[in-house]
Amino acid sequence: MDGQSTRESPVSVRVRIAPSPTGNLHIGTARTAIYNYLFARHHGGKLILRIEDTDRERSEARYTRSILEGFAWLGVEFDEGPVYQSDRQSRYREVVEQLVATGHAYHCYTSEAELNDLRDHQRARGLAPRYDNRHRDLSEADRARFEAEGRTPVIRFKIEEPHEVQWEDLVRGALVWNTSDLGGDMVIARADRSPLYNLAVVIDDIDMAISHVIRGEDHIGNTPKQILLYEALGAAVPAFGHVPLIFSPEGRKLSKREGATAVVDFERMGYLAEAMVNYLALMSWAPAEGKELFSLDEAAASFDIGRVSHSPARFDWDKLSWMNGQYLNALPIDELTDRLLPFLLAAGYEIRPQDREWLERLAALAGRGLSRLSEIGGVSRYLFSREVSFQAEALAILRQPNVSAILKAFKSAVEQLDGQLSESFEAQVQGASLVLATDDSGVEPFKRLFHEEVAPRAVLAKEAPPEQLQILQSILTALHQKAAEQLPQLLSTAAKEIGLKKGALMKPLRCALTGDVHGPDLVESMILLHRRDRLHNRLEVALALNEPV
RNA sequence: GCCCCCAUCGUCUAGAGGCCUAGGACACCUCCCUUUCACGGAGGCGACACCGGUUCGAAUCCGGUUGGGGGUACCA
Repeated sequence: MDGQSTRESPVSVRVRIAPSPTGNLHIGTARTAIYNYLFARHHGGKLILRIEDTDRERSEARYTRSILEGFAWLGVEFDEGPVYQSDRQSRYREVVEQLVATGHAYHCYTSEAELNDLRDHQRARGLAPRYDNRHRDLSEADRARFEAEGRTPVIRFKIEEPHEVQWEDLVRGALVWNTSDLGGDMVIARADRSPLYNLAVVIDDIDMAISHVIRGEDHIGNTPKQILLYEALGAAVPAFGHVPLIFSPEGRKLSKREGATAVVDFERMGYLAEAMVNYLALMSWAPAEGKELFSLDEAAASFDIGRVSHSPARFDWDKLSWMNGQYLNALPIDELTDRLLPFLLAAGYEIRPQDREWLERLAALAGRGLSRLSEIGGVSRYLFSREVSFQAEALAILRQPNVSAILKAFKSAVEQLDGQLSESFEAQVQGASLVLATDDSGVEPFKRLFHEEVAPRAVLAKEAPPEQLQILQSILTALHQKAAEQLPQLLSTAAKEIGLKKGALMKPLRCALTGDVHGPDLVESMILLHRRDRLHNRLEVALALNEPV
């Protein structure tokens, strides 16, 4: 309960996160890392990354990379490391020899078959499976005999029992473990002298001067074994804190079967790192102030490991999405645009460098109110696609008899506007004596520039003086602005012409222009569509739909 | 089987004996805002697993039951 107050010691805080590279960075590992990070920052200590790659069968370099990238994306920074266990083999061997020399460990020749046999018998009698320490006090003669048989020994660490091991857990309070429940003398090194997990961890934590071991609840049972090892090695025992696990929405252990469990999966799905770390931290911990939305820095200021929950939290997609939406909406437009860009590209949309301003408008229009970045592809499809795909509901509306007049009125208003813009463009080009390129495509410069959004440079002749580019650009900007101002007016103009209220035009126009009855703001959508020359064509298509068959 | 951990609305949690008629957030429902959707705003629904102690008084302390989870390796 009072883990924080009783544990404040003058030693400098050094914590670590020690993933094994047998898969992509798991969100459970990420969450533990976040708590370590917050703890370190709160106490002005250091966070160290250690890669536990002693299991050579399952460890892969690409996973190490993925873990590093995952942490970098989340914003969990390390002060030291990564330290690789695979680089420390000789050190482990040295300690194994030391443990044998000091009588804390011994050679065990028991074969796998003998062990299985032993455990089968124990299980049959309803006993806990355990090693019976049969080779703890082997005579030289016995050893020689086993060696002659060709047996290669593992190293076992002596566990005295009965005896109570206790520690004040940083999150759970006082915990006691009887050594009789530890399964007998434990193997600390394989026949080839490579260390097993519990030994390697302890040696590393001692050598790295780790002061607080904060890890998942699944390690509670390892703690007494490790404390015994610390004592045998004459090292100071660090403080331990066991944080709860993350469960799937169904309340089971979060496994790969549940779908997304790796940090990269969430990145691909369009969650923001800020939202991810916030949500992960909040799953089993809440600041005393009760605040729910916070950055890692803010959390570090008030983090208290004693306030970490004792029970596992279920992963809640709804809450994550809500939180992601909160962060998404708080993003400045240019940053939102940057983050949306990869997802727009992933959706297969053509994006050119000169589209930046248009994209920022798109981000402001359709990027707000999303809960995931990846949704942008779907909600903005109508702005990119050449053809609109009509929803049944939209189709039904477009087939109503009165919409023809609406579409026609709006179409002619747009045509009028285009005429004005074009004229204005011609006049300004002449006025500024711009030297335009000879038109090989047959498309007039205004249209290429305004509707096709080609780079202004492409419209100017090669021999045009360089300052003309700027002039052309400012002409273009002014035209864009004028169009953006005029388009909303067009709605009223068209409405007046056919004697309807402006609101009555909205739904049919939305259906014609977007193919859907719902969607982002229609007026702004019109501006974006107009720039890409999608207005005319869509109105014509919709009109054709309205014709009686 | 054995050992250990855990237990407040559907979910995440606040709560460290009277402040609790149990607070907040997500989700859900209603209404408002609005050309639609979303956002936003205002409400609503909704929990102390059970049983027994301790106490003047228990969501809070103790014991048991039940339920969930973890561990039980020459994996980490």
